[in-house]
Amino acid sequence: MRKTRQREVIREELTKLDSHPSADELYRLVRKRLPRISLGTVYRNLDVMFREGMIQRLDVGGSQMRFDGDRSDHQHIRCVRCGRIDDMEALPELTKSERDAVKGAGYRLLARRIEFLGLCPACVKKAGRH
Amino acid sequence: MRKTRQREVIREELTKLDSHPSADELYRLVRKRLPRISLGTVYRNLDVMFREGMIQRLDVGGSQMRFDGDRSDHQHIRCVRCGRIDDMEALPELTKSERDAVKGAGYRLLARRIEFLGLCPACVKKAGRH
DNA sequence: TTGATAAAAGTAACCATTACTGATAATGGT
DNA sequence: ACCATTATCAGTAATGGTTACTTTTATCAA
Ligand SMILES: [Mn+2]
Ligand SMILES: [Mn+2]
Ligand SMILES: [Zn+2]
Ligand SMILES: [Zn+2]
Repeated sequence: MRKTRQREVIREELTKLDSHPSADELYRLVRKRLPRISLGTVYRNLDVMFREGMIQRLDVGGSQMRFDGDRSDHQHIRCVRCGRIDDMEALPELTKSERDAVKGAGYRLLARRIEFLGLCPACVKKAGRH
Repeated sequence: MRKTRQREVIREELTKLDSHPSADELYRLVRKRLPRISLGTVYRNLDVMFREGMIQRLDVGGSQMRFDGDRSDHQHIRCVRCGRIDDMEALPELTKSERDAVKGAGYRLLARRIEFLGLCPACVKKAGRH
């Protein structure tokens, strides 16, 4: 994997963020520094960095992928009103009933995806005063 | 909401299945009984039935929506190898650490999506003998 | 320095889904 | 039963995120 300016800037901008941008959001940011970069380059590099384990690709609800420069194992909570995604540190344990259900289905469990859904602080405030 | 033959057959075929078909999979099945039905009709009716709470629409990983005639609240386990989706009865409880993390993020929790990932029995067998 | 080639920009294609456009048919009132 | 209303239909075009292709550029080991 060669070292290119484009990939460098894409990664810098992603890890700088604590939000979880989509490819086009990141594209808009990166273009401020590299105005001639193409959207395809952003997609290609996000893909290759994901495959190399350098970043996370989040397949949350909706049509767009989200990307996360934080490689640690953590969960996310998504605001159903504005789409914002925040980190959550809870590390849920596999309960006995879950293990039994997996075994009952005859599956070999590999992972468990948990996504919390709710209203972010800003949207709670807006919803509060009807 | 009018009663149409198309909607009737779509619902019948969906509830008949214990799998979790995508729109086009269902389209192929329905076409055996209604050869002139269009894919758009399948999409439209799945959407309207979902909005009316008659069926479930599953936004699992991947690009396609899945549909579920079983309206009960239950979880799913997806085979990462062949894409098969099965039901799971486990009803996971919200742990204290999860509640704390939600509160820490300032969110009002509305729901929690859990998806189990693994290898289905058939794929376990195949993977077992390399 | 240079040759091989990974990766770039630009553009077209892909694919699930949604929207649009007349035609058809379900339904409620006469 | 007939009709008027209009939800729904079949067929087709458009949408939007993503991927693939083609030609050019630039990285880097030799
Ligand atoms: Mn994160
Ligand atoms: Mn199910
Ligand atoms: Zn919000
Ligand atoms: Zn499988």
